Amino acid sequence: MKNIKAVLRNIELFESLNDEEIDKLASISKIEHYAPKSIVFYENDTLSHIYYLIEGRVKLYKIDKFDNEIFLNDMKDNSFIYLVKKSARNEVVCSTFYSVETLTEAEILVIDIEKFKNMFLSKYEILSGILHETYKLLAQFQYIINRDLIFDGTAKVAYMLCNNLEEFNKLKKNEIAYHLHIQPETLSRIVKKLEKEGYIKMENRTVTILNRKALESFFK
Amino acid sequence: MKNIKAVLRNIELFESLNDEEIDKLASISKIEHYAPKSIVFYENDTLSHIYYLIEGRVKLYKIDKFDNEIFLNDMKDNSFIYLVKKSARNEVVCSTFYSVETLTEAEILVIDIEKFKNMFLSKYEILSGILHETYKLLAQFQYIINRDLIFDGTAKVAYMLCNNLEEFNKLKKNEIAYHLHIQPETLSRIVKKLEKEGYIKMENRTVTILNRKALESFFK
DNA sequence: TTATATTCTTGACATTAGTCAAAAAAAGTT
DNA sequence: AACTTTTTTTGACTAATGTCAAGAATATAA
Repeated sequence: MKNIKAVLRNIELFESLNDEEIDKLASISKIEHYAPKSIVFYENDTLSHIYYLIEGRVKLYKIDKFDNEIFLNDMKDNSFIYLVKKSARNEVVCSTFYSVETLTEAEILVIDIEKFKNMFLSKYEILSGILHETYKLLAQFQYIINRDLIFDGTAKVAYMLCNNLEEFNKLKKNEIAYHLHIQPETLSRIVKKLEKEGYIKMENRTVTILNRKALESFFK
Repeated sequence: MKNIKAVLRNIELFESLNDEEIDKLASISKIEHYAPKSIVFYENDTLSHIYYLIEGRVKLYKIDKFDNEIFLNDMKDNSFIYLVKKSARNEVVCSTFYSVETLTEAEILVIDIEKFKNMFLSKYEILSGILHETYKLLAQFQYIINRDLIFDGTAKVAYMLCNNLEEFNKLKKNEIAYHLHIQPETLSRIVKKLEKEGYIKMENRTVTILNRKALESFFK
């Protein structure tokens, strides 16, 4: 069992806190253990805790109109999975926008939101850190909007090939499809088309880019 | 011509600033005038200024894969159109995610981002206000993701009927379609279907809901 | 090495919503 | 009221991608 204060001292957001403050924070926090593939929370759940992933990996996702998962983000250790909303004025309920499921065994730190707000939200460094985390989430949402509204299937695949070829060659096809929010069948057809038209080459399960410029034109 | 200091004093985000600070802020700000339907900036533009809408109305949008506009948000006077990103560490370039176009004549306050950051970002109240604005944007993006990835056409229309019937009956059909990011033809067909199946009733261009529960089940 | 399980590909087909053009309806103007 | 313009609806068609089922390829285990 990890020492909770040691864990807290290790979190960047809390590095400005002194010993006494860490003690107070520890008193409103606890560590939870999760098995692989277990649900941490579902979208629309009302959360009364901050969630911080100490160890392990989780995925963030939503459910779309076809009941498929929309992949939002994988997170590895040392990430905030759910952080406080500094409730502007009257906003009371904090319901999440996404579901979180563990991919591996995971240790998660949970902190009581209300008490955290009262104790620490008046500190500049904490607020600044929260803003920083909020920007990360914002960037993620922007990525989703780009991926699913701006890009069509071919653009999604071309984008991944150009920007993440290594990952493309490493992951299973159905994992890639999941990340791009398309079906494996669609991915297979797009890859086939790109190969036939001479943009890429497949050699024993490994893709090489033949014409990067042309490939980029699918999404630029 | 509006007095710039009076304008600044009127902005909630700056209410914590004293006279001297307002003077400093005024020295890095200016007021710009826009005709209706003029572009304030395009998505992916690199912006070196904060934009605040003093008077008028603007729309925020992106362009989707069919070259249609994705409606993000209408804004009326006294709103930040583009606010500083507190660049975490090394992040240098601030490129926007959306385009902004005026709907009416507009007066817009612009503030030099770099100087603003240096002068005011260390103040708690300013940071807090920025966080608040960032949450608003986040909520807007969440709405887009729901609207376009979670809802199908029928769900979009049902949602608007249930939550904004007044607006539905007031706006032109092609304006509604624009807000829902569907084509007017599609809207027309969905409304016809909902009427035929007994969810709603149309009487001289005005919709009445006949079965709210059933209508809600399209998006719940 | 053979058997079994898993992953990937292919074909056939369905569904949703977009496009275009024309007709119909409504609103605005003289 | 008659004419013009704008908005809305309808029909025919298209495109993208999803679904399902079966077969092929690959990986894993005995």
